[in-house]
Amino acid sequence: MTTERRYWLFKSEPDVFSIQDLAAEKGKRTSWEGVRNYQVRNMLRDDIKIGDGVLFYHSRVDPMVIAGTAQVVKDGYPDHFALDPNHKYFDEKSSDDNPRWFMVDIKLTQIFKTPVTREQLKADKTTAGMKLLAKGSRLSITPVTEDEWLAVHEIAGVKVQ
DNA sequence: GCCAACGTTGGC
DNA sequence: GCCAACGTTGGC
Repeated sequence: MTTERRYWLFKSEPDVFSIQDLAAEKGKRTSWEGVRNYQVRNMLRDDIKIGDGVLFYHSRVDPMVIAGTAQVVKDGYPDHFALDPNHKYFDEKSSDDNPRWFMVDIKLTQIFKTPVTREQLKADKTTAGMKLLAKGSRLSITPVTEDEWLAVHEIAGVKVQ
């Protein structure tokens, strides 16, 4: 079986969880819980695999940037926060037998010394086509092509890891 | 803070 | 199964 490495962009509001927060986590890794959108759920459950590359994007902040990269360290598994009645991510329609929501674990790869701004992404021929920039795109996770992945690193002035 | 673009919900 | 009302997301 051949496994092709894929690439994704994960959005996070830095007020809620920033790449610096990820760096401060034990082992610099975290679970990515709380996704409550079916399209994104399907990606988490079916498509996002160990070893995949993650662009860590800071949304709803000025400036909006790709702050660094991470990698997937655990494939999709049920989001158990949906089962806890006292948790803000609780969903009464999810159950042990039939989990409705999924999450993956990611681990920090690198924090860009110079984060790549949304403006830079728009200005670059390759990254201008990213799903992130598409009008009306609200998905908190979007697929990224290998070319886009490489271009982001080039703009950031760092080596791919 | 505004609001366009979505996604979800629920009455019919 | 339609669709109006409502809720959420996230760039601006």
